[in-house]
Amino acid sequence: MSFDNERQGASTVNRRKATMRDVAMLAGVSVKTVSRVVNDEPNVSEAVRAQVVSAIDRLGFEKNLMASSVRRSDGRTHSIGLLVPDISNPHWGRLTRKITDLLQERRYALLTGSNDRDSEIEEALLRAFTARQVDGLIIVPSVSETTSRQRQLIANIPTLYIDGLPRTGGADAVISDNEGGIRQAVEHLWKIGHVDIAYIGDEQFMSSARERSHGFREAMLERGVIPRPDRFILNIASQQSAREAAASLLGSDTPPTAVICGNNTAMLGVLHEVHARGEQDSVALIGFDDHEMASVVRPGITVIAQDEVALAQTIVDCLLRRLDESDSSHEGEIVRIPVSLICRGSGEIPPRSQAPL
Amino acid sequence: MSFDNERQGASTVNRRKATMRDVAMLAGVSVKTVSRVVNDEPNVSEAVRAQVVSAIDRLGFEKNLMASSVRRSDGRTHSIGLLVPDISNPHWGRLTRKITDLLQERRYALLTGSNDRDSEIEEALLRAFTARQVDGLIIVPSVSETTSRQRQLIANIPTLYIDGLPRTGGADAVISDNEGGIRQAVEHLWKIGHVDIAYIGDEQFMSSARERSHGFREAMLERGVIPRPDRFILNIASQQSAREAAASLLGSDTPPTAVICGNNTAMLGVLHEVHARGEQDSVALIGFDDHEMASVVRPGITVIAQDEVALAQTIVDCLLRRLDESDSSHEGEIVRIPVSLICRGSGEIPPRSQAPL
DNA sequence: TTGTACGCGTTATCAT
DNA sequence: ATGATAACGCGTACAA
Repeated sequence: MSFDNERQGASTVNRRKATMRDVAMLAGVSVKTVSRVVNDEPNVSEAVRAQVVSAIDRLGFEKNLMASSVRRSDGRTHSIGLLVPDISNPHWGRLTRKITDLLQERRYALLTGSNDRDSEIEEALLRAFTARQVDGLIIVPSVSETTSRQRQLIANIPTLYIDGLPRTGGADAVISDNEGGIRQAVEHLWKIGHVDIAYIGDEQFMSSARERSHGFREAMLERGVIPRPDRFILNIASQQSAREAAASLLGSDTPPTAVICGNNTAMLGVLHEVHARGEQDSVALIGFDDHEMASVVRPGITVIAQDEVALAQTIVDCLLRRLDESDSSHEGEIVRIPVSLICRGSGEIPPRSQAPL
Repeated sequence: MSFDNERQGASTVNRRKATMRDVAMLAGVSVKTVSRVVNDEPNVSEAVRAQVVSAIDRLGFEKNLMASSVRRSDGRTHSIGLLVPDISNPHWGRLTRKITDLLQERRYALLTGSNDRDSEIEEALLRAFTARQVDGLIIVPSVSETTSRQRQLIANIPTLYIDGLPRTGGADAVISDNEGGIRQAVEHLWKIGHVDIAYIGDEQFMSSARERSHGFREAMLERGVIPRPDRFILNIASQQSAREAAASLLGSDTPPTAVICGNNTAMLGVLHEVHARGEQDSVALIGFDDHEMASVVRPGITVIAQDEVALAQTIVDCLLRRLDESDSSHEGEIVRIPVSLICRGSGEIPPRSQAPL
């Protein structure tokens, strides 16, 4: 016959996590006292505190934040949900990195997801976040909140919108100066003689894309140019379609002398086509969002760069400030972060001398 | 005078989240029955189920996964922690994206963090994950588990190592065929006549970096070449230092005819220097890890590409399989994922014809 | 098939 | 300053 209970628990295996009760027993105090020490509450004598701290160390105790959340009156988990279009896009990757780091300093953990501009994926992710009781949300509103369902999901959660305007009133938003950036780009090209400038922009359901295309249109109109439809290409969502748009532009009898791209994906598509045609030194190009390789290619790529450090800092500040507020009678605040033009060559190519008719 | 209590609660604001109790009351059943419906347990009549589902819908009820975790015998939260060196590095960004998507399909949420190869940050992140009761961990072991403290932290959590060998026995790992990849690169260059090949590799405390540099050394030795120290540059951790190493290589009297880079950061640094010197068509270059712009620059960059789709799929499969196992008497399993050489031009540049002395 | 009683690890309340 | 007790929202065990 064999022993019904094999020797277990003798080694370090199978040792369940220590709880406040374990700590309390070892330290010879009540659970509440342990709780006080763990949460840095007052009214604990130094002697007892030391005793408890020692027990915590010996047992390797760690507070179960989930149990804490269940009991707390505010239900806080010290977790934040971050929802971006695509974390593998360099811009969102860098921003995510900076936001995580800043939140980590304040002991917040980050739940992340990419919605891929798909409403169903987005709803599933929001559901995953809310079911885990996140304290706050950072959302890029692409297709979000089109349904009342989604609005209801996050109704009671402090939400900060980034890169786009909230559809709901009363919410905060941190957004780059999209219109100003494109205006800078147009002005930059205009100064060196470009008149026939094309714009390739993203899907217009995103407010950031609308602001950028609007900036282009306005800047051109102010200079007396009414952008022709074939110079104002919108709703380009992939690198491939951007490349096709560029091919059509550059392959025409009267190609534009400069192209402005509304995001980094479009820029890559256009760049690909420009280099394939060997026209990298004859057509001016300005992209939106910086890129690791922007200074490696020849010529270097001139871009309108978002200030990712300022964005991340502002995003975290705004969200945490909102979390600290008890009242929700707060007016939605929209913070604009300036962008900057980084000149590397591709945007400084002069227009081809136009032979008079 | 104004009303002390403004109208509130009349609209959707201020309505706390519905609990199972609320659902139970509305449906006229017990809490346990609601629990059964929510968790798809058997033994609920269709009529009652429909009644409960309707109540859930009306109240917008969502299960509190944290409370669930506290009560469950296995403590599961359906959350996974992912720890990579730097999520803003394109390789890790893409891998994170794919892992998130696959886990999301199985209703798992992902907590993410970048350790930046810093042991303290890593410990803080592990602490953040374990305090939130993650069911499993996916870790890139750079400096991890150097302390017994860290080992203890994750002692009872199913952990899958990626990109590097676990220091602990019994753990699973999913790793690219690093050595084979570099061997392929050497063979590729050798075939077109390169003999003087340099290697620029990452910090050697990472097993993946060691495997790559080992692959280079062995492949060269097998071909009768003992790599000179100035052709075998290791512990390059930044783009800048990679560029400096390249400058030193290419600026010498007898520059190598080909360079292999051990990761994409080093590749960017080398590429920068090569293009700045205008030698992009005279020195062969092969990178490790693919890059968005690898096909945009001229010549296109030949790379040893990791199979990120297979990696992500295998990682998720392995981890979930391990989570499903009740016993922990499992031998550590190491899965190798093949890599592939993608030829785009830079790796197909022949050696400069060497003038005989 | 359905419900009751209890407990998870923690915090809130009120006592001492 | 410290502790006893209840409660959070839910799952488990078992009774009905």
